[in-house]
Amino acid sequence: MASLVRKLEQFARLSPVDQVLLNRASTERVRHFGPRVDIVREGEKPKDVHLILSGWAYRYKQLEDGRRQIVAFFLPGDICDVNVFILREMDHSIGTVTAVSIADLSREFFDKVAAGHPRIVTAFWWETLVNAAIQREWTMSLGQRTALERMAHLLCEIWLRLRAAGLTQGDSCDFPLTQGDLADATGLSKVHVNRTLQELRAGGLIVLKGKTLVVPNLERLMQAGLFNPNYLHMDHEGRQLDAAATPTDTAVG
Amino acid sequence: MASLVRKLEQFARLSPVDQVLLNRASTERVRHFGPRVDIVREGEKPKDVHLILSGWAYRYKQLEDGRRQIVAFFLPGDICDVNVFILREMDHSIGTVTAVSIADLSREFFDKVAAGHPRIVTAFWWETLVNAAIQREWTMSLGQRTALERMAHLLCEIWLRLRAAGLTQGDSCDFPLTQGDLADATGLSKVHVNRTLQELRAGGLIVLKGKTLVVPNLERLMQAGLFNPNYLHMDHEGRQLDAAATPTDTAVG
DNA sequence: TGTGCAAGGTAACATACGTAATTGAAGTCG
DNA sequence: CGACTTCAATTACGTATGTTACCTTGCACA
Repeated sequence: MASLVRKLEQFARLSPVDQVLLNRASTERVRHFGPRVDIVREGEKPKDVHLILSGWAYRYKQLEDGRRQIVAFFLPGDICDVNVFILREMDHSIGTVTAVSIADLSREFFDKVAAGHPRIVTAFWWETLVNAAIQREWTMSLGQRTALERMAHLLCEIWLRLRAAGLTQGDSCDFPLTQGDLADATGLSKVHVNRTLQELRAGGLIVLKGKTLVVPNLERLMQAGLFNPNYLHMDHEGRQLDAAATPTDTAVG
Repeated sequence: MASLVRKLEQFARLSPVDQVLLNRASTERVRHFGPRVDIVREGEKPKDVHLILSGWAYRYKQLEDGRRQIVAFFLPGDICDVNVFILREMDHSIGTVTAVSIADLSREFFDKVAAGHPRIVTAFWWETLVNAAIQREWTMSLGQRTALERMAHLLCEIWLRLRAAGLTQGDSCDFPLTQGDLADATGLSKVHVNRTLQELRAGGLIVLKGKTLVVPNLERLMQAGLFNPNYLHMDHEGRQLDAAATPTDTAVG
């Protein structure tokens, strides 16, 4: 609940009025989807902006011959594309991993924000800039990192984003992605994803079983992925990157 | 001259007042750089937003061991990052290819735009969304396209962007990138870039010599790169993609 | 008008990763 | 409770691309 406010507050101090507006927008016009369905399809006219309330989804592009690339993951609190409706048609699709609830944010909502809520405007720019930075980092990964580095890097990113959203429990978290999903996201084959995960397991860097991921030592996983968290720009308004990792979190034994 | 107005007008109708403001902003505070130097370095505090007035530049990221990925090219009229100054530090660097002139756009300029120039605000969002789409397409290329497809795709993208900026002459254009640059942008080795270019030449898809690129048949190059121009979102406000390619253009014999 | 250095080009060889195929385990549904 | 289906795991083998090394071309500048 109130995941949008929670997220944007990481960056900007919002007034009570701002918060009311955001909470209202994220509870009106809610829709629910099952796992493994498309929410948006390439070629469609964008109408609303989608806010993920719960569940995992991804953005993907597909070539005519079927090759498919996941270009981003959406976690609870994420906004799919601020202001997309100014474009004529979608250049990609959005599909769910798990069951997903979304709130549709209308053009009128954004107009209202633009007219009278500068703090929210800034927060939306922050969200947009961070998403752009994430996309650049994926370009970096696919272009320069080895399979092992790439996988470790992706897991670090997801881990930190989940943690910031309050969705980790101690050193573990829900992890609904299949090896096929990871393959489409990293540009590797499924077989090589499997090999790579085995290698990470053998190195004690992850425990991944069923739909649960455990990261016993984030520091080591980050080293393996040549992971520098600067691009997530979580260090704002005096907050530290580790602010979300309170020592009160403990692993469920 | 007036490259910013020219570019933004592709998307939004700007009022005379808007145009004056933009033209003033892009002629005050101009700086000049030589070829192959850094304009911005990772880790720095972002201060101004940079508008490329002339010359080519790129955005790149580098790993500690020296591996380097170009994640975007900047051509005249491009804005490096609208509103970056809300972030605490740069997560990437920007370097020049050729000699480059830039205009620095201040925070105050953006505040003024936000307060009273909604058309410009929309145009900036468009610029931002298109850049995000380009970055996604690069992710797609690096993850799914073969070396040949990747190279052809990149050349198509640059070609269309140059054409939209009025920087093509008939079927040829200036092309100052080295094979090393192309390697860093496509995630290939220099040797393989060379092989790939040879293959494109052999197929009659490009003529690339000295610092000039000729594309005798854009349609074929697009097919080779599995290039779908939708992601550039050039088809706006009734304009067609081909609007910039007037039949008055003829190759310099 | 030569001299030096960056860029382009080529060849021989190495390897990280892809492909195809099979099997078993784990959920899910009638 | 059995029949499907999906996902994970593993093997054997193939290849697109990387690496190293060296030579050539072009051009900036003394």
